Amino acid sequence: MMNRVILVGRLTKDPDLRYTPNGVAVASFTLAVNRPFTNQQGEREADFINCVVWRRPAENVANFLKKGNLAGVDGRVQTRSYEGQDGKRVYVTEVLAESVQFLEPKGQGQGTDRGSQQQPSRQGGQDFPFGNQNQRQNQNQNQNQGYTRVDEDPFAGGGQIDISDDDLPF
Amino acid sequence: MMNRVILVGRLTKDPDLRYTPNGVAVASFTLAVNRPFTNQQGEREADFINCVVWRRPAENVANFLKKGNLAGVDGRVQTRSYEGQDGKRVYVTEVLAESVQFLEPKGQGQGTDRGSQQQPSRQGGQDFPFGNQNQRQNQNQNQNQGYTRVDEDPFAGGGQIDISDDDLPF
Amino acid sequence: MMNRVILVGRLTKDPDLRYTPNGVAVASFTLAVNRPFTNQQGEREADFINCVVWRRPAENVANFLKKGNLAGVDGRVQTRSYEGQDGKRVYVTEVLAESVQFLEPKGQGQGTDRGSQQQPSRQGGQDFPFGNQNQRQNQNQNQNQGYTRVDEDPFAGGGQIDISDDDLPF
Amino acid sequence: MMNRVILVGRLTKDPDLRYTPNGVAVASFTLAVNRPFTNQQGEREADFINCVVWRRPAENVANFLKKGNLAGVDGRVQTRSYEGQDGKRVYVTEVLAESVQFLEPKGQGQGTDRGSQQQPSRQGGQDFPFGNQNQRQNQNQNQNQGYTRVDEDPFAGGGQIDISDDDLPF
DNA sequence: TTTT
DNA sequence: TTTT
Repeated sequence: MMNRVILVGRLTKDPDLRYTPNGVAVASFTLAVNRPFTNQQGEREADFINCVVWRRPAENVANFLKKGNLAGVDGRVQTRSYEGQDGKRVYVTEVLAESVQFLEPKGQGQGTDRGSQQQPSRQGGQDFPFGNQNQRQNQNQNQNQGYTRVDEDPFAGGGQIDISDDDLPF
Repeated sequence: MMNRVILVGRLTKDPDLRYTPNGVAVASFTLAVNRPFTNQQGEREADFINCVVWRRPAENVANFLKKGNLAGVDGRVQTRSYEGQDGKRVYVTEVLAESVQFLEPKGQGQGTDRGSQQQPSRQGGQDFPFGNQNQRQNQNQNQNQGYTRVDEDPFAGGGQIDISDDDLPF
Repeated sequence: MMNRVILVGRLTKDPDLRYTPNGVAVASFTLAVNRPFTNQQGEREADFINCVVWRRPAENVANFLKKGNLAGVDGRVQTRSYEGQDGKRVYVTEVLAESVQFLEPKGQGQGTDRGSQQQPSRQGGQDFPFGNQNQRQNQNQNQNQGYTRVDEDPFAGGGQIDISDDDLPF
Repeated sequence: MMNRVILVGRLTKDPDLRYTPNGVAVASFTLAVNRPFTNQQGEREADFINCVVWRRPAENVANFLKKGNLAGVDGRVQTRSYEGQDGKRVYVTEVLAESVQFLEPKGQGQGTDRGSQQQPSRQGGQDFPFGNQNQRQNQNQNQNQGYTRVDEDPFAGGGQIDISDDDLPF
């Protein structure tokens, strides 16, 4: 059983950061990835791929990626389902990002080249691009007082209870 | 812009083979890929990932893969949308398989280890596991008299015009 | 910066398990991966790709994979260099396996389908295929009394100090 | 059998473009890919991964990528061997790039975002970023009068007959 | 609507 | 509901 996805594309919007009831950060965003060929009308199309990222990388994504930025994702394809507004089951296929790379050049915007890894190095390796990460985490704790609960589909918009702590991938 | 997916999992059903109005083969199947971790209830879950494959590999898949067989897919994540039965747009994320590997051991069932590539080798390399491929192609032409037109979502079942020749990825 | 490799192939030999001076397990093995096309003589060739895996998955690999077994690797390409026997620098490119999948069917040999992950699930998820893992780890501790030090190229055979604890990737 | 590599990194030098005796273009270059973790001294290391690309994308690489440029590679791990200068066999592991993405922003340098694909689209899709590709190919034919023969290791420098037409992957 |  |  193997499941690996790698994407490089541009954010269609600013990422959406939320918190589960337990205060765990989840960011969702859509990557527009241009196809390597043209269609029968000679136009270059794109795939619009929904991505989800959890915990600290979620906050990095929210802080450093903006609409139009080039980003890379290394992750897994994930499927889940939830009760739609009309009572029927909605099936979702999306990419669970395990790491997100910021590919926007340093100068332009607040992008960074260092990216963001789900799992920091054993030696306490620092993947947050700059500043004091503990301090940031405290800030986030505080933010959590007023977090947005993740109780609807981060992509579908209007909906129902969707991502909860049970969707935590690890 | 990069877009690459690799999956190894088991078919949840026999593959579904159809032909476009122009006689191009499309097979669709779902791969159950077990997750590498257990959920909060200690259960091992799976992702059920819809895959599509075109042309000759589609026919190989239909001929050699059965429900429960282990298969590998190398392809791209693809999104498309179609008009749902209730008139609203349905968004689909699936894997476009560029090659499919048959990972079931030779003896058991009609599996093969050689797999199936979208693009044959320049030297006329033979990727169809055995027999005469031209003969097979003729057979398929004949089959086309009674093909199933691809005018509904190969996964959703009931629906509307969905995959057509316009969805041909190359 | 992204670096991802996925391989499915067969072990050319039984894996080689060693321990660093600090008692960390490293297994190395070579995967023969058949090419998807034939060469100009119409023969199907293979790539012989050296892989390294650390810690518990290394022990799983050593215990469950044998020459000829089909296995999948998800990892990174890694380069390193060491002083050759003739005093000149030898450059090595190999695959650092982050997870190894056992794709041999259950019955035949001692293979398992569950595979082996570098990073167990947060909930204490169990990736060792059967038996008591703590017990196993104790056994390994004991084995360490007589471990093979990793002080030569695990692939080249004859050589010099090569992998040490400094090569530990995380 | 599956074999897939995806890399994003920076060229350590300008690419090296050569032609086989039959006039087929081959470019080789090395990608420095920073590791996502720091070593035991707290330093961030990189892997230096040799890549080879054939035919038209080889020429695109040579024309549009320069030392320090960010590029993405989608390809396969390939091993080969050749007779070393001292008569012994040298084993090489490298990445055969099937497509190369130019990730340097448009303005800065002559980079392009469109990248370079080994296999153009069925509809005669245009992957060369601008200008007339047929004209370019004619130019290359002319260039071939004075091509550099590929008869030594494109990475090792000093050596022996190495890449020939026989190494053409498809 | 899910596989072993 | 899409990016450059």
